Amino acid sequence: MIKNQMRMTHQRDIILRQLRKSTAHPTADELYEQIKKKLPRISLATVYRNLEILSTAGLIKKLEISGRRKRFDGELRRHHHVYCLLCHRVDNIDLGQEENFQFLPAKAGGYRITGCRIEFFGICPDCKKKLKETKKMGCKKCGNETLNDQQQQILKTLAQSATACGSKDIAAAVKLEPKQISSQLTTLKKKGYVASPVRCKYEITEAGKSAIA
Amino acid sequence: MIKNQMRMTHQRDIILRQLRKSTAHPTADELYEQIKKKLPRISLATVYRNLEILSTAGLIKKLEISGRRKRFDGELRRHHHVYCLLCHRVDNIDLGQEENFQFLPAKAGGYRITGCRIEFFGICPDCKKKLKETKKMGCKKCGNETLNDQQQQILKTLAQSATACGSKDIAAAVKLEPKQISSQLTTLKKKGYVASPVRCKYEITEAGKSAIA
DNA sequence: GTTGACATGGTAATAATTATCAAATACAAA
DNA sequence: TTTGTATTTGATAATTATTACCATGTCAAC
Repeated sequence: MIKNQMRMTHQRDIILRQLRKSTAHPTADELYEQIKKKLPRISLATVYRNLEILSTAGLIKKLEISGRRKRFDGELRRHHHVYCLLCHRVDNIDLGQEENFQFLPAKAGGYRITGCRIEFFGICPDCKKKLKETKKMGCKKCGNETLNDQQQQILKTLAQSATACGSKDIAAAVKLEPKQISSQLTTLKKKGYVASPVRCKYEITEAGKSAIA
Repeated sequence: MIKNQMRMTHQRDIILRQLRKSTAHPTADELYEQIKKKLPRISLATVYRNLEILSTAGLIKKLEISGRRKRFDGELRRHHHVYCLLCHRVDNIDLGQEENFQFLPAKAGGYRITGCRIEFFGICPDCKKKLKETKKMGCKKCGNETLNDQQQQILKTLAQSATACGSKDIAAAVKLEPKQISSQLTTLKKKGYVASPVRCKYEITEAGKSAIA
């Protein structure tokens, strides 16, 4: 809508193009990782700043989707989203015949309503597949002792490290959300497979080594 | 649903009761402020921890509402929300005849859908009123130079302070969101009414003093 | 009474985002 | 084309919201 007083710098242009290219609704950080390939010297702050400016200017949309991270969308036409409860990806969704249905509340409690968001959540195809595989693998008797993919990856990473690792170090090697890593580390610690010699630092135990042997 | 292995401690009980008492969908921090009046020694960590445990146990609901802060709800029956874009409050909303309408997408893109959330947004009654008052006050000619309520409050606070203040100091005196305070400080700085001698510290200028005189 | 699992308070750590500032850049006017 | 200046950038510090950690406390079962 309003493009006043906004210079179209090279960085800003690349960010806009990259966002329009896919329907993946990336976070600022994800977009930064993609754009670094083309502009290795770009700063994360520049990505954040421009996403804010572009959305204020109405050239992109800021999504207020489940989860604590902001996501952005290059598609301006009205549409809605599905959110995967397991891997946190966000996809577009087709509402079919309801698409043009103007949804309005009976009583708005005095609010001036300016918009409405319909958001579905569930489990995406990839995570469905992974769940199935996990079920296949786990035997019924020792199910609780079986390590999942993520846990095995983390243990293998720790096994290769000479010193105790922070969750950031592990995140660099294992492509997972930091939060998931922490949660898995806690589980592994309870099972006795990793130890935490210092706060927020983790290392593999002998039991852990034998678990991935 | 599952209350296994959860002790109903005094703190936990108070948190649950306090949450069930209102329909204000408080954040952990807001709830902490309320509960401190009854249990002055309670820790913020305890509030966070118990909200997590209570929602896992199914005794309360964690809301994934617009905004970066988690909100909690003591009402377990299915209902939807309105979110004020200006003051960020969240209220319940009545969907009327659509209440029992099971909303399902035509194509779920392979997702297994487990739920759907309908969220309205707009401007709450209080903010509508404030907007009206602001419009009344501002004269058309000098509109840009008029300071709004928030800005005046902030300037008065700074005028009373002997040293440069951080936004936290101001937040303690002026009951506003820290984000709004920073934003207003930036505006005030641009207008020359406040100066920033050190990063993140602000003090009133001579121009600022005359503006509130 | 002792034991052990769960809880608490206080605080450090973390993740995501925003603010700050010197240096670089875009762009309009000369 | 040059120049002046407001905007923008990259680097980094700060901030906010939340979670992790740990020593200490509580309570129920043996």
